[in-house]
Amino acid sequence: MKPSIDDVAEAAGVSRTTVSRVLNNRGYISQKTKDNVYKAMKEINYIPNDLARSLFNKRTHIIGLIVPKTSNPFFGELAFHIESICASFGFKVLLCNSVNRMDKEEKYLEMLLRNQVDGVIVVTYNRGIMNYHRENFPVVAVDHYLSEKIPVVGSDNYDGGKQATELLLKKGCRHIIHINGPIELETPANLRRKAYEDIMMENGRTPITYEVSNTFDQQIHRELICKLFDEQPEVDGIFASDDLIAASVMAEAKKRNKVIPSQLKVVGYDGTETGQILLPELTTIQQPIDLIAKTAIDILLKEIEGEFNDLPLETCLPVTLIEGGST
Amino acid sequence: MKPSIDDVAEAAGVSRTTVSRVLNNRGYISQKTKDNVYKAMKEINYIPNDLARSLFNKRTHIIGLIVPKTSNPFFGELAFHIESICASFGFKVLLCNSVNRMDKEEKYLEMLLRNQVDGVIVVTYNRGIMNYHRENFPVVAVDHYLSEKIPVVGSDNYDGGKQATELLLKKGCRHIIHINGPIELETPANLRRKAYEDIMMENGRTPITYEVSNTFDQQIHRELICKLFDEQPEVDGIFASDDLIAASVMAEAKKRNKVIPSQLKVVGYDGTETGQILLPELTTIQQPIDLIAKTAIDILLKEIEGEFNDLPLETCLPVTLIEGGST
DNA sequence: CTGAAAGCGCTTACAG
DNA sequence: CTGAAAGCGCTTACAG
Repeated sequence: MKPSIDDVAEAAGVSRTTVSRVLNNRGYISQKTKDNVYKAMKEINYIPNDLARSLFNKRTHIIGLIVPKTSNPFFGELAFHIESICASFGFKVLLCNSVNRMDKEEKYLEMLLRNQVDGVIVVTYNRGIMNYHRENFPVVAVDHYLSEKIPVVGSDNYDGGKQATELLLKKGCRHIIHINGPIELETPANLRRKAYEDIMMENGRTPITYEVSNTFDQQIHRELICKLFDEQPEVDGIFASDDLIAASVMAEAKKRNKVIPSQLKVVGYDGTETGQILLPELTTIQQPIDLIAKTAIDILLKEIEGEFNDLPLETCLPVTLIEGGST
Repeated sequence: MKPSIDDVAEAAGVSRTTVSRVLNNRGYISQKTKDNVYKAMKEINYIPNDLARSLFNKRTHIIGLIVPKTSNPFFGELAFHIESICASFGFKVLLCNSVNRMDKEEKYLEMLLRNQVDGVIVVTYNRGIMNYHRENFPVVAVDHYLSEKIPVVGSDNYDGGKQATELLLKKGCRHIIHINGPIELETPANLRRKAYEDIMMENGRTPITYEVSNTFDQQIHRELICKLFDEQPEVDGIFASDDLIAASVMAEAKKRNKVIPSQLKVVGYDGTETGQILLPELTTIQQPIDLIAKTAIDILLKEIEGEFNDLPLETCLPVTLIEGGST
């Protein structure tokens, strides 16, 4: 059996209350007792049971993180930063990959509540998750509106879409097409599309957006891209709403012998570390993933401290245009 | 306050024992009582506290996962599969990013033990982690030897290295250089290097390996690659031990106006989904990440069930050569 | 078929 | 400065 606090108490010849005190460094204890207790803990190889502590304290110092999937470089990087920052605050992370499926999101959320997490950071596309939302349960959403009361942290999608579109225009593109996710999802990413449409109109062009599903099915993405090329023979600029799609666009363009950037210019979105290494030639709008993580955690920690007023309901972090050879 | 089992009992007019029974579906209970209890749970919006259950059961159904960082596509994908498969077995995952730092690995491991995880899957480069290892505590290592008793799951690194080297030879490369991690780390990945060296020798060539640190510092990788090109002007084939390094090699080659594949052929390693999408032209050795995850979990679950004998101490899963335009 | 009691491993008033 | 007692929210023998 694992040694318990009583075993330590016995070994040190004190009461379990005293052991608990030195463990938590609370109250007055003589140095001698302290030393004895520490020695006993070492000797019997004692490791405190955080389950029991949490049960009493009603604080687990665990947060739940729901992302679509960490294999996607954006979410993988976000998960990395969120976990790292949490660790620096003494918080732990229960990881959940929802694959954008609402049924999974709901199950995960219930699981997290059963495990008494102190809060949840959620990157999800489905509002259904709100069924479980309780008044004053700490939740922060990344890049997606969940409800009126849940703070959202994201980057300046409108500015990103604007910069991307303006760059393509500036570079002389005449037929610029946009690829984005389903518009029904109420995500700030819709602002990328909005910006694209606004800028196009301002410049007397007709905006055309192709919608890809959010199923992570590469085959479907490829088919959509083929359709785009087939239907839009004059296309000379594409602004894709993420780098993976942009990469697929570039691959398909190569197949069709369209030379990048002379015949076709491509701009992606996200600018992850991995994207920068694997596809440095792609021009992209970089999101400040570390800042998004930091901000989301700051807000979540405030909620956990019970501060539900004065929360910034929407935080918009700056994006950076990174020009590569694809434009 | 959150409703407890006693609140349910009161609402349903039964004892807390009975509520517990319907919750766990154990023992005989009349259908009528069951219905009453379920109704009461719905009414007061009851969510069982898994902390309390775990405290009693001495089982949390949580496993710890220590990876270097999920922002790396290989580990991000591994984390995704591990978490997904765990979820299908009713297990949850506490995520830890060690950034390959031994001090963090140790802290994380202690944290996991305090949280009473049922087991740990660890992808780490440091044997120090074994300081905390207790007899019969469930641990599985991925791709790295931790101790004689800890099962390791990985892919066939020797075969991967062999296939990569043989391909470059077959394609006519005369000066093939290998890039790998520090040899001190006792990882099965050393076998990639061993295979490269063996095949080179068999073919009367002199193997030359450049070692990169495992610090995730891109700048250091770039510098090493520059050094390689400077020192090895005749190089016409490079086998890199992961796809990110291979990508950096290709980028540097481009800068130096070395045409791929005619003047330089490059083979990477890992073959992640993300790599396939962002850099499909890279020839690579693909690891079966989903299978690695599945196998590691199978073994871990056996350990959790107390089966520590007859464990496969080393599992070697098959790799696949994926030929792209870089060779 | 159902309930009262003890206990999982902790912490914190309350006394002394 | 230290300890006995109660309790966090559950589950499981043990009785009936």
